[in-house]
Amino acid sequence: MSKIRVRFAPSPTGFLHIGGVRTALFNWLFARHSGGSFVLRIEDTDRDRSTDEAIQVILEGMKWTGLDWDEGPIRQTDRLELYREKAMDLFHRGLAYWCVCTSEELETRRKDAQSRGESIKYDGRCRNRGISEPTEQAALRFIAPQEGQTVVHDLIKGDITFDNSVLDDLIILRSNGYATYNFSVVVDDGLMNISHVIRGDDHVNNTPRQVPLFQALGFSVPQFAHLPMILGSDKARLSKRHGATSVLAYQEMGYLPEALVNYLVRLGWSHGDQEIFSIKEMVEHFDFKHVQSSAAVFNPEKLKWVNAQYIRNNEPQQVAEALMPFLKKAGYDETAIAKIPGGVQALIPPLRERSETLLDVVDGAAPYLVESMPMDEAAATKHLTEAIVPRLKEFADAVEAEPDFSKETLERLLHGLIERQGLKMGKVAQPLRVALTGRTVSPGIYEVMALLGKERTLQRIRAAVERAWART
RNA sequence: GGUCCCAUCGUCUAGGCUGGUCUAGGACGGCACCCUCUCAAGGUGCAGACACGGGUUCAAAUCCCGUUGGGAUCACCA
Repeated sequence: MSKIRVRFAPSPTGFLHIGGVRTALFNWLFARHSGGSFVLRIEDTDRDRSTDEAIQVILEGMKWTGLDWDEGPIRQTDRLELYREKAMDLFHRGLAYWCVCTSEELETRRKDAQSRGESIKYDGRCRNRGISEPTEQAALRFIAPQEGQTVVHDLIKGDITFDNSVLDDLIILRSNGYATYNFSVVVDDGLMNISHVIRGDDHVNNTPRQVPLFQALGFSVPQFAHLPMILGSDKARLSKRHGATSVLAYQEMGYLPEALVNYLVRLGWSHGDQEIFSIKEMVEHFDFKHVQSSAAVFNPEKLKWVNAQYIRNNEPQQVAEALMPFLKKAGYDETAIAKIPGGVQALIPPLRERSETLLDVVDGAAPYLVESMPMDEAAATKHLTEAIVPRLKEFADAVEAEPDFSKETLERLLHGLIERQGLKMGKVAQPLRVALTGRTVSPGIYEVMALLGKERTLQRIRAAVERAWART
């Protein structure tokens, strides 16, 4: 049994798509599971649409998601000469021929055939012309078998049988001398000894066209595994219309790479009822037997839930590290962060229970990172009433007089106040919350005070008291 | 239109290969209740699916055929 080698072969014509990441992930998982190699190949033979920038974005996306490759990135544009040689080799062996039909002619013939309700495949008119040295623009076509059947053994879908009569004599070298996709893929997969071609099932119909090419070129035919598509909520192929589809967009929205990967692995693959997988577990359990053969709808709500699981369960330090760039981006510098007793890490435990993304954490952290926070006017009017404000002042005085600022002490002081005044906890905690954070929603009131520190806690209560009195 | 693929709760899925243990399990989302200083988190519970029709069989979500529905693909794009 030869070594397992797989590849991910994106074309750099845009950003790295969610669907692409899932394909890359399954390749990566299979390679890691079986101790094989994962090759990254950039299919940039479409020189009009491929950009270096897009290549960088792909590499960045791969790095962010943690899908590391063993070989590459290999660019097809570095191998153009190779494809040409292989194509000419086929020609010299009589397995390919020059075709001088222009694309315009082909186009009109296709239309005619279609309007007559006939097959729109190439009619093969240049097949027997025996052009050995084309004097005009010519493309090289591969002589596809027309008899019998081609059976593709797919690890996910089982055997798929195609009648060879549907096969086209496909162009392997364009008239501009460059190889086409279907040809360069086969040459590369063959030369790179790819043992398993794992790709989206939009390639199923390409497979019977490629198999004879592998054979003609003298390569052994790899095994195939065609992954089901990822759909949008309307069951149409996932696209921009369905919201973000670029991986890096998810990074920006505050998703953790391990969460995205976890969500994606469950889109089309399962291991019993398990939902949350560490990378190690995924690698250990991954197999094609449990890959779904039907398409899956991308569900942003569940992705959020998975992300929340990781935010809540990762080490606080780890979450804090991931959070830092977001805080910087939101405009908080070291001095702002230094205001919090305990630093960034202290923010994580109280805030993460109420956050699904890192952006939520940043938002929740706002009141503790600034000198004076914006006040929700409606909340102030409702909660900072004349009746309660003296109680807040009383509480502040008590806190100030106490040298200790621990939760236990604060709890004792607040409960003392409540009992003396015959109040309910909610009657005091909510105004306190508004005074301290400017909002009606926050972590527990003692956690808020801990994040603020004694100094700012007193300051804010006093400011709120002043404000309320000034208003009357 | 040709060819190919697919079909379990709204969504992701378990089960299907090796029919009975499935009056179909889990998760997201929804709803209700509990907990509670707000919001969450957490806990408990509820609603919710084998596309349809034929077979095969003592027995079918599971096997076979057909229908319907969805998707992919038919380029000198990848």
